[in-house]
Amino acid sequence: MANKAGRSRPGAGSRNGSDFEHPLVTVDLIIFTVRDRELKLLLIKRGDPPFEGMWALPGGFVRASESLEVSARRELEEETGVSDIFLEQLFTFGEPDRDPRARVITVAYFAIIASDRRVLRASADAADARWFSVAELPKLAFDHERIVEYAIERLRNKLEYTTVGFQLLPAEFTLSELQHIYEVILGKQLDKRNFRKKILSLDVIQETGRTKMDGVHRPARLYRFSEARFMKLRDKGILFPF
Amino acid sequence: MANKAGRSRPGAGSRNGSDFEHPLVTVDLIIFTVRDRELKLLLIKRGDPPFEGMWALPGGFVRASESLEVSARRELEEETGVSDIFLEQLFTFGEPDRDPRARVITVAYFAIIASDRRVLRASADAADARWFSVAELPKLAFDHERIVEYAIERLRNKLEYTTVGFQLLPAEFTLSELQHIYEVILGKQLDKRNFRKKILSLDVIQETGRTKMDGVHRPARLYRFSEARFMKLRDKGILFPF
DNA sequence: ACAAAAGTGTTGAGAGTACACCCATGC
DNA sequence: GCATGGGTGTACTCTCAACACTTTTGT
Repeated sequence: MANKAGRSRPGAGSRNGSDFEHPLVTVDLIIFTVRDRELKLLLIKRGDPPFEGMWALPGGFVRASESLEVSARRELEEETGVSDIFLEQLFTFGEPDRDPRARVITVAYFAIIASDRRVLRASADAADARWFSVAELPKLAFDHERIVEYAIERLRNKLEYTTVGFQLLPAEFTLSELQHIYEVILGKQLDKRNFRKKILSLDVIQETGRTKMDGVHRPARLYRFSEARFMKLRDKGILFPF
Repeated sequence: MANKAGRSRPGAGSRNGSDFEHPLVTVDLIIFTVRDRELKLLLIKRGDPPFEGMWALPGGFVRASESLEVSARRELEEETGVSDIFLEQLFTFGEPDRDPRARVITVAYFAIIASDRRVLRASADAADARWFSVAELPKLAFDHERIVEYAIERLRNKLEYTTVGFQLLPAEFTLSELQHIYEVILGKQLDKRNFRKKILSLDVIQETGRTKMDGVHRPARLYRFSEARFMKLRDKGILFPF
């Protein structure tokens, strides 16, 4: 009841009885990954009217004992089986009519799953959960299209001033792989020399000494994220993806 | 009930009955202004236990018919009498124990009031609503200190890549006044020549032709915000304060 | 030898930063 | 005439953008 009594002066508005009944509160998840050189997100097929058969964002109710983030992590784990990944609150959507059945306020979170992670555990059978390329999304239930749009915008912005891009890759990766992540999300080509120069100047990755034999061409050096160096940057206020 | 049915597979968790009862949902407001060369925000004194006599952020319940932003604007209007100002969603706080009396999830909004606006309408008598300098805040109720901390951080960030700073000033202002806003919020001194060069190069303000006779020294030129020019920048993706 | 991706430097333009003096006014 | 804040320019550094060829491997 934050701020209730301090503000409950009679006459300040019509606040009698049922006008501020308790709404339902959910968390919805925008779970991004990159596969087949495309930015994808996870959708589930709804089984209930009025959106039966439509695709929607995964999510669920916030339980009485859970913080919002804990609730989001639990849903994430239930959907994908992964839990130790990047997750950030995106925005809270609360138009009164966004769900035709009841007043539902939803706190949207966006998550990022590395491309080598195997997800979609047994509990989510293939029929009702699928990765969709953001370039070819189906019609979505509720106001989920708007939520997705906003999530993609945020992801693009964060890419430029944080290291979220690294979250989409395996622990060891090549610079070309990293560049492809950036190109896929930003939707444009980047200059290879400039990209490498910039990333290396950030001093957040280090060579592993190993290479990736990818087939028929020159093997690429493998790098890994350097936490120690990253912390330095964070203190300087440059990057803060966690 | 967004995402409920799609996710309500039995066995996905213990979701029986009262574990996800409806929480209460409020909006809380961080209302910034600059007065006496200091960044200030509006607090109200609570009249009810368990925080009786403590200062807290203004706010109140979201009504059944209101969107979150409408709700925030209504509270803002009730507190200050102003309505046509910058307002933006900040973050949603939902720790289960943030209010000792009940589960309350609060959507925080931050607002910016120009320094020449007269606020605090009659309904809020001086005894229970006051501006506090962010440098000397009292202990706050609930988790409001954390909320305020986050709001200040966001304000600082936005100052650097948007034109929020202009929102704190009257419609006509001098470059020195604008610079003081930046210095107060960023907490550091800026070089006068560089500041003017940068602001003028953004091409978002224009001279009014008038000057401000401030007393005992050279009169300063008055500028005003140039919406047309601003829109150009917005299209280029540089500034987006609205 | 050739196909395919990896890897590598330089140059020019623009932005940011540091820095010191004259100007217009009221008293 | 002096105190007070208003107003102005230049030089250096650093970052960003444009741009093309050689290297290493598998076949």
